[in-house]
Amino acid sequence: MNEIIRVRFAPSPTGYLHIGGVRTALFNWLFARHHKGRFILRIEDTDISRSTDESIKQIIEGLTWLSIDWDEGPFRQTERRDIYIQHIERLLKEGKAYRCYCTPDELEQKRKEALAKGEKPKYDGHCRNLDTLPAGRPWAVRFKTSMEGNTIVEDLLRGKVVFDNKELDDLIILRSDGIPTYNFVVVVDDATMKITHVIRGDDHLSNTPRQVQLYHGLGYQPPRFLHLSMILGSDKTRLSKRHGATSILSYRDMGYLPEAMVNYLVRLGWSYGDQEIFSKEELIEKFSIENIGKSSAVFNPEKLLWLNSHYIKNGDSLYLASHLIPHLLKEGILSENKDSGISIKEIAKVIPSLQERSKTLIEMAKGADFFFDKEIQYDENGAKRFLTPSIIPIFEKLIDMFERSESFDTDSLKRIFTDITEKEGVELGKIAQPVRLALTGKTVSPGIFDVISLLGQDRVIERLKKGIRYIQISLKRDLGSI
RNA sequence: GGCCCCAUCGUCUAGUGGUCUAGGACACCAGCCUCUCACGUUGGAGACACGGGUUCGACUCCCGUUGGGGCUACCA
Repeated sequence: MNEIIRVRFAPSPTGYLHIGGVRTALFNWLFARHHKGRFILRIEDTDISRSTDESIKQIIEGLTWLSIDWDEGPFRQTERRDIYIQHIERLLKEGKAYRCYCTPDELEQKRKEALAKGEKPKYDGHCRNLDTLPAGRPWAVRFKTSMEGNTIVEDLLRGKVVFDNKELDDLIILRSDGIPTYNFVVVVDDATMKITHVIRGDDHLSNTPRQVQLYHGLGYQPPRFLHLSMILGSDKTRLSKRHGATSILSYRDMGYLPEAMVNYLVRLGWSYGDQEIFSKEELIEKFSIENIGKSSAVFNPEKLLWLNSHYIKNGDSLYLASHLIPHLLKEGILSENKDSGISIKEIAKVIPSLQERSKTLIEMAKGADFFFDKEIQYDENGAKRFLTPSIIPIFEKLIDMFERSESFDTDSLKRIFTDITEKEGVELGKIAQPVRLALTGKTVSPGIFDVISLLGQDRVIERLKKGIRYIQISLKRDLGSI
């Protein structure tokens, strides 16, 4: 094969960009990159009433977030109207299409009747051979479909799929408002954009015979088709809002890393032996149509979460910090104006302590709050349990040792703690939990030596002293209330 | 309803007629590790939808049933 492979992703901007669409985009993109072909982005906005600019913005933002880049486009079908009209006029002139004067109401009426009689609702060809054209009535254009014989769709995944042309009818290619319809524009676009492989969702398979007939009517060679099975929700129905977040950007906002999303999505319908983790470079190298599965897949958020935690665990600190910042801001842990002095390097420094205990960036942001907060709030139950008078001597001893300690690395901190536990004859846990509470306000945090070391001498001593004051104050209050 | 597609653990999947007492991953359960939470680690439970063929032999091939999905618009 030395032809240049050209594929496209052609979403309609009628809602958010969802998981299924992204998977289709990803497969097209990988196919193009693997074969050093071209990946084209085309916005299918012929449904003017439902298409929105906001949706187009989201599509672009979503693909960009995932680093799925395109070589041509984004093209918008509404900007290509002249091309479609030329094609329609040609079909009209060649007698391969005709004007249809039936109104939507009449059609709806006929459909209902057919359904009531238990028949297949098909256009009856009323206007196909009109002798006199009614004047002054609005008209649409229909394609003269061949209703004899079969149309065979050669699908790269499923092999030959045979459709009986009796099932087809004359489809509308130009609406009465002058806007061409999807099944027509998709053919004209794919043909004129020289698309070699149409990789799209399974939901388009049934429309493919109509499109194949259009290719032939227009005198174009059809591309090769590959219909991907759909992604379903946990109840095996079509993925929708009912299944929680389906917009790709909402996963970004929930603290997912783009590489986790890509890795998760690619394994929905594609596999490479037993391998689960793939870098983008590896995917481009290894992706092939042979390893695409035929059955539909159920979207499983747990596995996505696992992959996310994997990429968080293994990510570079600075890289993670750059993705973490928006969440620190959103969670109110950092504020744009107040904390502008904090550098990304400072943020990156605390990340290793959080990597293996964060499944999402939001978790990581929340777990990092005590590094940045000036005043920490004590967890109520934790304080009750661990900030008790008996710990005061230990805190005092620690403060003393910290003040005298020259180095503050985890090794010397460990020595200080071992020293105390041995002298006092207590387990580390008895000391670590109260210290953790005093330093982080929480009962759960990174390793205590990491916390101390990261916080630094001054803040540690200050927070321990604050802990002691807190114990003394609540002691007085308790005595007072007796 | 008609037409089309699909069918291996709960989920994603490996498997292309014998190597399958069916492999991996997520989730789940138990043990170990341990300063909390995690990570890690060891082990466990868990599937070829059903019925007919074809074949010396079917998870693998064919047919049917069942189940799921899609299409059936002047939506895409």
